[in-house]
Amino acid sequence: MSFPEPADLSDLSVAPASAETVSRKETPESVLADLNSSQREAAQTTEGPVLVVAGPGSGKTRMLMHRIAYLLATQRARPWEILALTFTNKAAREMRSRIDRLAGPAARDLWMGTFHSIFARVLRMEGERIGYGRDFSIYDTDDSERVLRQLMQRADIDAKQYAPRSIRNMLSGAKNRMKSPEEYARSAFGPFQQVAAQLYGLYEEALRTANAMDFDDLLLKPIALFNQHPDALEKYRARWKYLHIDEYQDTNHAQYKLVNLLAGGHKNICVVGDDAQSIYAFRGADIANILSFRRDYPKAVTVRLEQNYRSTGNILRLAESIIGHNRDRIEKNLWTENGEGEPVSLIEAESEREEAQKIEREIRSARAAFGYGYEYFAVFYRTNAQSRSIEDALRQGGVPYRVVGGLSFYQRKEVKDMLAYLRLLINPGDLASLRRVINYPARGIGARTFEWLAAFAEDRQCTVWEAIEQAALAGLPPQGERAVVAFREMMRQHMRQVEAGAPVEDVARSLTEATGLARQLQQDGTPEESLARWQNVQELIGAIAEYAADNPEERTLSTFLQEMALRTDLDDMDDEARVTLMTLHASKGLEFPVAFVTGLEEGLFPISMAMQEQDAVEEERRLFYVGATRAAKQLYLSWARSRFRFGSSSPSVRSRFLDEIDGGVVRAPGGSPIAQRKGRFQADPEETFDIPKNSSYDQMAPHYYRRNLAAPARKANGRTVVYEEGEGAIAPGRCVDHPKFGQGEVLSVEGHGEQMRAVIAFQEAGRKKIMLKYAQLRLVEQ
DNA sequence: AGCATTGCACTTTTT
DNA sequence: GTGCAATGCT
Repeated sequence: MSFPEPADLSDLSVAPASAETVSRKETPESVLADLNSSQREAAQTTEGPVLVVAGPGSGKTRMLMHRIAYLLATQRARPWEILALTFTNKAAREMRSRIDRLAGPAARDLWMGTFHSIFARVLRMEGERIGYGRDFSIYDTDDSERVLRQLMQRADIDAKQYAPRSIRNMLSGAKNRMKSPEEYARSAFGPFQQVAAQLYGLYEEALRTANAMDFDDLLLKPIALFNQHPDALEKYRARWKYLHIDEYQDTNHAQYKLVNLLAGGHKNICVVGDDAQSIYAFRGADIANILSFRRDYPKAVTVRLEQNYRSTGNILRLAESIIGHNRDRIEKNLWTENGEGEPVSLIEAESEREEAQKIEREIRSARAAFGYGYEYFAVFYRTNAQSRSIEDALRQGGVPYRVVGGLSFYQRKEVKDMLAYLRLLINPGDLASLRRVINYPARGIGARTFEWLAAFAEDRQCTVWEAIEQAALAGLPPQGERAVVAFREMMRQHMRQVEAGAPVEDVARSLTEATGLARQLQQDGTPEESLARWQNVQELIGAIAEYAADNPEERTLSTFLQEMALRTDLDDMDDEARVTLMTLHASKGLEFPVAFVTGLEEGLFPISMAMQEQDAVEEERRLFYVGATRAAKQLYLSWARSRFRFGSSSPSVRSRFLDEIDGGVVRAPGGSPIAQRKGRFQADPEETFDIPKNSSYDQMAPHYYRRNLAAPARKANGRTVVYEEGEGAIAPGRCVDHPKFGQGEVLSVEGHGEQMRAVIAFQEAGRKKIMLKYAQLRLVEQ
């Protein structure tokens, strides 16, 4: 993706619209010609706030493109006066291709992209005003976790007890809510939050010294910039006279703030969204942003896009029956002129393997029957781990596929290593990257040597790289010093090359040799693995070369690295004839003729963590809604009676969602109507379940409890499977049998539900602390 | 310091 | 099953 940067924004904002801005072929009328009346209204209301409430498949992205085109064609706006914020890079690219045709070369000044990439770009230009170097590193989740892990080690916090991943999520939440470390510390409740509070300040400090920003910073720092420097805000307000925000229901608080700051003056803001498709609350998205838009902008014009162009009547009816179970929503009347189409199919399977095989067979037969290409099919799942069984079945059936997400290209170890080296070249203060590569491949700078350098840096209040530059003063043992000096010289040499303006791909290629990465990769793992890794590194270098060719301006490397950090492999989706596999979250905004929504089982979809809270279940339901509405012609739902999870297979219960949906449009295999049990999971437990009063069930996590009740305790060799029997069954004094450790006596029990652990003294294996969720304990009858 | 081996915790979704 | 972190050996 290329982001040419006009040298001086203030000049551009007063530049007159020039003749070549708008292509002669497009007139305001021709732009509006292929829109329906609602879409046209939204596109033509160019002044003042506009709220577009759009159902799935209503052509909202199309409407947005036309709106921008209309602004240009009527000469109301010049390209640089328009800002379009999208949810994915892919959406931005699709819009851009249309605008490019319309505005020609001038379209390069029209800023269009995700919040993160747009504001990374703003920070590149303005970050120095708030103390960030232009070549700042962008830390992804993985980098942030590493930083936290380091901090925890130094602060003597047990990373096992307080998972860095959860801490990171908590801090991210705090940052999104714009809570300072001090404020957070004041309101921290319970040990987990206190640990997070303790780390918050240190984490922020670590990132700042490293001249690094995490994903949240990319939104927060611009807010800080605008608050501290009103002239900067004025400059951007004056420049962007028309704001467009897609998927507004998924904006978080920081994004909301940014939008309001920028729209504050002219209020020419058009937001588009569907509250029913809000699925990112877990990362701070606040559905209230869209629900209260009219309160924020009382003069807002509301337009509803309710006609669905994508799906058949049956699919739409199913979708409405899903979302109808949610309380909090804006009522919409979706309709379509498309025919009823085929009924929705339900696939029931014994195991996840069989589920996958049935999907594979459906794909092959639909392909043969209707002449669909493989690219017509998509398989959605709730968790990335589910892709494996589907992949296996497709591979066996010879069906080509692609997996979107999961471990993407830029997250592979060898790619991240290479990126870390490159980041260091332009941002030597980047401690996380330095740590990552200083001794990989091994070059004799071990933990002790690193500690030495870190202590020296601490002492001198400088970065570790600066300590390395003065290695001779640090008093290192000669061996360590030699290694550090060699590393320093190697890096310096490449830094000089970058500064001298050498082609970045050449620098990168030279780095693979000089660092020993090439050699290391060639000897690691099996020949195939090592070849694949080496090819990934080559592919990265190829990407750099390509980027450099497209973007001949200065600072190519730093811009490339920043953009890479924000890239997802959804952006790289091609149109090759392959079946697409992805999570339901990743499917948002996409469309396929045939879609499979798989794993409709309690605890998986809805996911167990969500089952405890009504709000979370509603979000799961919206996720189901999003998945179902991706399908244009044919929708399949599937579930398996048993599923292999956490290293063992366990029985599963079909999802409540299957009981909620409109059974009239769904057909089981063979064409029979599906069996449903309405109200199976409703709140009043006495009706549906037989629960002993005052039992330990009262305190159980709902997921656990439902699973237990729905799948009655299994008997295995005449003995009860403890986890499934429930919390009360395992108590101090009881004897249990563990598949690996053999028999033992329970000494103590702690935690509840999923978190429940027990200390057990095994006869042979000794004393162990075991998580009941994973251990398949059985009670020994005495 | 660097390697191999074992053990252990762990799977929600992501810009 | 997987991936990483601690452990122990060279």
